Amino acid sequence: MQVTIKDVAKQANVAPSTVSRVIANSPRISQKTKERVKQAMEDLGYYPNVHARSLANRSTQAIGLVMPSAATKTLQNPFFSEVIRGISTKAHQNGYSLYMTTGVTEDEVYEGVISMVQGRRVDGVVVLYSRTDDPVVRFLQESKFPFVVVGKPFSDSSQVTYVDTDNYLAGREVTKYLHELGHECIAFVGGSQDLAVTQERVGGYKTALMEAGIPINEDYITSAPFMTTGGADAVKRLMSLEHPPTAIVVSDDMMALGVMSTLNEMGISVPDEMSVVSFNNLFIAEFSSPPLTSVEINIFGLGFEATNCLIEQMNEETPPYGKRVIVPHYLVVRQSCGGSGKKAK
Amino acid sequence: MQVTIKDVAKQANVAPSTVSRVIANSPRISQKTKERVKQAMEDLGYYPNVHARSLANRSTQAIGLVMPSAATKTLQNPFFSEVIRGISTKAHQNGYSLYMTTGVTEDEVYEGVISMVQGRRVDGVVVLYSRTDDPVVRFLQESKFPFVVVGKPFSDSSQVTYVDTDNYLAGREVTKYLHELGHECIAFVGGSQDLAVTQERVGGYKTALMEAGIPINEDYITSAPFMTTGGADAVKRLMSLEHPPTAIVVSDDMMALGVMSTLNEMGISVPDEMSVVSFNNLFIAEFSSPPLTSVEINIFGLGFEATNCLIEQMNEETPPYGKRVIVPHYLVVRQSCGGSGKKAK
DNA sequence: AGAAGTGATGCAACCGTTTGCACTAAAATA
DNA sequence: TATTTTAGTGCAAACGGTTGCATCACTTCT
Repeated sequence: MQVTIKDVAKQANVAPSTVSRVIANSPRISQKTKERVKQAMEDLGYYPNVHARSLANRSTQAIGLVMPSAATKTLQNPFFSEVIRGISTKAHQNGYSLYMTTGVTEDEVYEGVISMVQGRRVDGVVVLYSRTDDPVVRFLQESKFPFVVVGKPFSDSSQVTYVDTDNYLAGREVTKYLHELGHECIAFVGGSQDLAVTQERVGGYKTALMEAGIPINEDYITSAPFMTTGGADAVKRLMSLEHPPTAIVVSDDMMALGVMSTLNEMGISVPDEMSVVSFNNLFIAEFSSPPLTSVEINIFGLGFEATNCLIEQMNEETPPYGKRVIVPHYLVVRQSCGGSGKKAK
Repeated sequence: MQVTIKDVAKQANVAPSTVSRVIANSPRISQKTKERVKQAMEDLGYYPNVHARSLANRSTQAIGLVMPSAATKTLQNPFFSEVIRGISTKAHQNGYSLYMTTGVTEDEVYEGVISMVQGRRVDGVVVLYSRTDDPVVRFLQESKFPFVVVGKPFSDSSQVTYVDTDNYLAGREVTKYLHELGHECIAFVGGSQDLAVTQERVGGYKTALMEAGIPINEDYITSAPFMTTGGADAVKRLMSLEHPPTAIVVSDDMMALGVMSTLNEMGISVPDEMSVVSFNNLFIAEFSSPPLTSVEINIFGLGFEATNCLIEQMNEETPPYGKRVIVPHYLVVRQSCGGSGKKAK
């Protein structure tokens, strides 16, 4: 059977409570005893039973991760590996470990979160997506459980702690960048409309156009769930317009790959005949042909900061306040954007 | 405070033990009582405390995931999202949840696994990489803890349960495929040498060459840790040979992207001047330019099957036996392989 | 010398479940 | 009718820790 605290106590000739205090490094135990107990732990290969500890403590040293439902193939986006890497780095630094529930449907995910929270399996939760009026977020809020959202939560964002990129600004900047290269006919290809990120980026895009005095052409704005067609439909539709665009802002690198692949099929050369700029700067951006100009949003940092906020929140007994962290971004210029689009005018 | 089993018991006018038996759906409780207790649970919003349960039970309903250390950027490979999706699907189906430890260094990972296992935090472990003489695997083996490896564990593979692709066969098949297209000068670009998968694939590659009566040219066989240069070095070296190859077998789609990008920079056209075939068939394979011919290895299935084996193993009290599951693969032909390399002869 | 203070440790209750066993009342048997 | 079964519940002891409080052996002060 397992080595328990009692075995250690016996071995070191002390009471179990003393061993417990040694583990907690209580100042009330003399140095000598500490040494002796530690030696005993070593000798017996003792590891504390986490469940017993959590039970007595009312604290698990674990953070829950809520992923989007596995049904949407969103999960395949390397974005997630990278946020998780950020989360796990910070978590590990502070002695927390990670706990995941997943589910195929949204209901399953929701149930998973509930039993994770109510079952006291975790001390706090990181929500890895942000959707309009999400039941998970609502539940967490109502039960006053510590949680942080990566990305901007839609409803009541003032009450929710979240870390995000300034997607509005980023959208505006890339559009401005294209305009400065000489483009006037700039299209936007985004992901699912009910994701906050899409709406923000498209918002920035529109603002930049307005600032440049370019009228907004709704035909230029498309959105499609990725992974089904990879944006192929969007591209085909854009190119069949009377005045096809000369540049495209794509909401995600993965999607940009699909877009470029479709353009390639159609015999349209990037960057000569079409400029493409996108977001996230996944490592594939560097290795695509041509390498993608993309906005580095520091996904790792997003996860890291989120966890940081969460840990802060868990350690305060004040009710969760709506903190907001914006992680800086910058444009990484590669070779997917062409000089001037003027000729297309 | 939390709603406990005692509260439910009081509400339903029964003893806590009865409630517990209702949860476990014991046949010893009358239908009437069950109804009443269930109603009480509902009314109070009761969720069992997982830690108390695990403590009494000696079973957590959780599976541990061991990832490669975060230091190696391996994690960024979408491979992992996909295995995890497979694992979590199967796990969820059987009421298990997932638990992750990670660490930056290998030692941290090792420590994480130990405290996960010794601390009884999980019932079993899935190891998501396979390396020569890995301390984690050795530890799990020695402590007779249920575990499964995704990929072929190196040492003592007869004693270890694992699920894998037949990488040897796959390597042989793709090489044969290239040869049948007319290529004679076929190079191999692999990942880190101490990964089993690299060795197997290169083994198959060599066999196929021998079968075709083509002498093995060691200059054609290169390996480089990905992510540093993305295989750029390897390509440059190959192309500077006296007789550069006309086709390349690349050990991974990610790397193939890097290879193609470098070729593109060098002005070498794929598939016209160089054929590229790779493994894993990640979804980016479809969206690269040109779309990659790649071996579909069913990564999801790998994770799913691994979890299946693990759950089997956990439910038997027989000591873990070395079961071996091979998940079938097949070649997905796209547009990265050119007709005949004969002209290069 | 006796009182008060101090530092180190032990005792025992508690955290929320599970489960072997004892118990009761009703049904079946002799 | 007395006795054995049987079905349905409850009691209480684990599971392996934590922690408030009591205890005890010394110092230190008056």
